[in-house]
Amino acid sequence: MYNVNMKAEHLHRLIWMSRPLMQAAEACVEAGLIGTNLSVRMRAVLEILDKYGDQTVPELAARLEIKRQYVQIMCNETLASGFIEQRSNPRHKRSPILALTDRGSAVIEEIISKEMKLVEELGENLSNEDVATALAVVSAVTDSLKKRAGESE
Amino acid sequence: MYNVNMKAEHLHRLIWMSRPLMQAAEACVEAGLIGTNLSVRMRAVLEILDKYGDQTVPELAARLEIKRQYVQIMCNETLASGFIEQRSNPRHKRSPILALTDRGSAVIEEIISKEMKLVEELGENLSNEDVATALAVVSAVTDSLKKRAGESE
DNA sequence: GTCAAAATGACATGTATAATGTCAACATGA
DNA sequence: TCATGTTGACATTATACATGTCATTTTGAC
Repeated sequence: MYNVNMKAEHLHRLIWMSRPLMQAAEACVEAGLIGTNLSVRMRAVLEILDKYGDQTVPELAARLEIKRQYVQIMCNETLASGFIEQRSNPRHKRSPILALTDRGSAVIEEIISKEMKLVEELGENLSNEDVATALAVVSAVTDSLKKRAGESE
Repeated sequence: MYNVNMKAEHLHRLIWMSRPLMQAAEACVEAGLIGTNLSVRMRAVLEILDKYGDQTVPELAARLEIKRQYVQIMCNETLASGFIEQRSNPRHKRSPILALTDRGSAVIEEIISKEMKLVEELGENLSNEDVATALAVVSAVTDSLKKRAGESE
């Protein structure tokens, strides 16, 4: 039927827009980081710490959905740059809690607010409902795809 | 203002859904390739050839927006597996035209049709208009982001 | 037709992001 | 205390590209 194929085609295009969208978004983030001495992955560490509070490397890894061994590297880098620091962990002596330093806190909050302003500007030509609809559709599609991919492993 | 922030927040979430969406989509493609002796990048070569017809490596590279040197590798792999073959190019003796073999043609068309069926299933719970809206929003956001990132380079 | 410039394939090397594997130190709980 | 789990550190591998260079061949301007 005409409408069915049209819908599938739109959906197909929507799914494969995800890559250009991601690349464009990442390029913007990267551009916003120039002059801060931050890398994209250091920014990711700071963002989680700012959003969810102080935590250990394994906790960060779980939230980022990246293997802890790699997150460890990201965090060591960030530690070396002085944006975060280690605090002793009462719950585990070998796993210090990572916390933002004043400098790290200031840097990440400035970056996030700059990014948020950019997002607001992006939304200027879009209606509230359309954005909400888009988010709902993309979320639903992502969930379905995740379920599919999960089944066959 | 309430609505403004809400919209920005939704938009922010929408933008950063792109990564999970992409990963889920790629995982599905990969899962669908099991048993075909095809890799994801070989599939990409076959798809372009099937969609846009026989062409040379540099033409493929332009369409994939990947550097020709890497596309060359992808194509050589695909050639070695017998899914495509070289035909002499009347326009350029050193640049053979790549064409699907019967086997390659059969394989890619089966895969594409399987994938399309999956997309149609994904769309079952979504309305025509919502999908169209989502595509329009995502396209608009991607374009804006691309423009931003482009400016600062 | 000649000759410089562009296109092409082949190859080598570099980079970013991440997964995987392993080990030893330490912590925890039965 | 002893088995088991957690953590950090380190090494290796994989993927997906980009970049650079070279020789050949083709093309286009004259």
